Amino acid sequence: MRRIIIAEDELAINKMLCMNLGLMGYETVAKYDGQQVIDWLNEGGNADLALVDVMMPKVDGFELLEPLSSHGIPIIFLTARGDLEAKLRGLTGGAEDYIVKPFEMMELVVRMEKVLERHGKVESCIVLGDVTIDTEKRTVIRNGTDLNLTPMEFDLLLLLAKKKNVALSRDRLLNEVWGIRYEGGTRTVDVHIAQLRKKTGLNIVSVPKIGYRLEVD
Amino acid sequence: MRRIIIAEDELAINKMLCMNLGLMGYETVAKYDGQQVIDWLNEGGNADLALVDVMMPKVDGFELLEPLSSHGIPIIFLTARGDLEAKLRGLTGGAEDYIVKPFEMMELVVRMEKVLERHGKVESCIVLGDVTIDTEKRTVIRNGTDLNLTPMEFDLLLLLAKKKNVALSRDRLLNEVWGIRYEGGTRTVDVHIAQLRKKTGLNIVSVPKIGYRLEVD
DNA sequence: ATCGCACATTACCATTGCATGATATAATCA
DNA sequence: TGATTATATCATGCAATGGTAATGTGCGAT
Repeated sequence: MRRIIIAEDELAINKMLCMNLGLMGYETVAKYDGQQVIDWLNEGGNADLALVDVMMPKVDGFELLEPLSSHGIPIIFLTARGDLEAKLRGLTGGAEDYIVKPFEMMELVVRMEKVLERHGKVESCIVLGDVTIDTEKRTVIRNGTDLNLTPMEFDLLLLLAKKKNVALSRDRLLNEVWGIRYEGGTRTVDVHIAQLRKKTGLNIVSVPKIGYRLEVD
Repeated sequence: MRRIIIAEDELAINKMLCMNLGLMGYETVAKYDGQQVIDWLNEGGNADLALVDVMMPKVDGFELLEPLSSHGIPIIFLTARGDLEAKLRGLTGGAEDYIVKPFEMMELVVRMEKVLERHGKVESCIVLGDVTIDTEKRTVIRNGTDLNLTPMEFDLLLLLAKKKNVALSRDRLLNEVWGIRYEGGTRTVDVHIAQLRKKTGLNIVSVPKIGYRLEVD
């Protein structure tokens, strides 16, 4: 889950942002002036992205450019309509983007996703105890060594991991991993599950008459 | 000097853009509808950035997303005020940015510079261990000597390098480097990968059933 | 025309992945 | 408990896959 810090002094807008982003699966941290952001950074606060109002009491948005950037947190500025100077100063100063108030929520989200993507903050690893699945590299690591899963094994594990602690029927597994309607017996799944158990040591529990479930935590 | 292609059917705006950008040291190519852009691409036209009006006769701006992207040309859309749908569709479809008409020239330039910077059209070296890729000179150096990669080898390595440590499928490679559809029977990619391995000594790992991954660090 | 180069395609081989069959073990229920 | 079914494990052969060398093709320069 991505954490977003919101620096905005207008209570209504701040609340609105928190609520909407919360609903969309982001974790939000609300701050109401620049000083609060600085303090929060000094206390070890961290985030994947900052939404920063330019006009704020005490410490304004521009003064957050440097501290946020040095913590590796990309910034999207919220500016008033027509404030060209603010846009220019923000963009040349290192902000990733800006958006003009009032803005559409959907547009903000699209821009946020773009920025997060650029900064490689999109989650590409699934961690299951001492086993880590890297979905980008398509590798599975345990104790620092590559488990060398075969393509089927990898896809199968990935599906189980995405739906961890949920029982998945053999048919479902066959459909999603093997793709099309698969005529062969469902025993094929069993064999691959056995391989996964041996290679990963994960607790893949069999659910009688149904299929399998990857048990974690 | 960076070349900008301008796709805009309103003659006045097109001229204004060409003139202003020309004064600021960009080389400009003016086109007045989407079809002209397609033709120009097919004739081998190239640019560092495209400014594209969404609303154009014959072929509209959205239809230029794919052809321009596959040529590695980033896009900034010019949209009418308040056309949210256009903004969203453009951004999610791969455009780098958009700007709302009427816009300030200075703001446009700042955004253009950001996009150019992101795309490494300014700074131009990618370092992978003892191998250095110079994207401007289109050369690859190891131990001070030029490896003399062929154009295709260079493009392939560049893509792998931009997405290092990410598994790239064969069809993706074919699409982005060759610009063609994967027909399933071709092993062209494999041959070029073999050449790259031999010439560069880089750790290009094969990801079974998927494609390849350039492993670095 | 000839040569050289970039690139595509093909063929061959070693290797690996995987479906299947046989058999063993565990679970379930009369 | 024994009968029956479901699951686990092992073993095997075929097919798919990727590496690589050889061959074919188009093109521009000499």
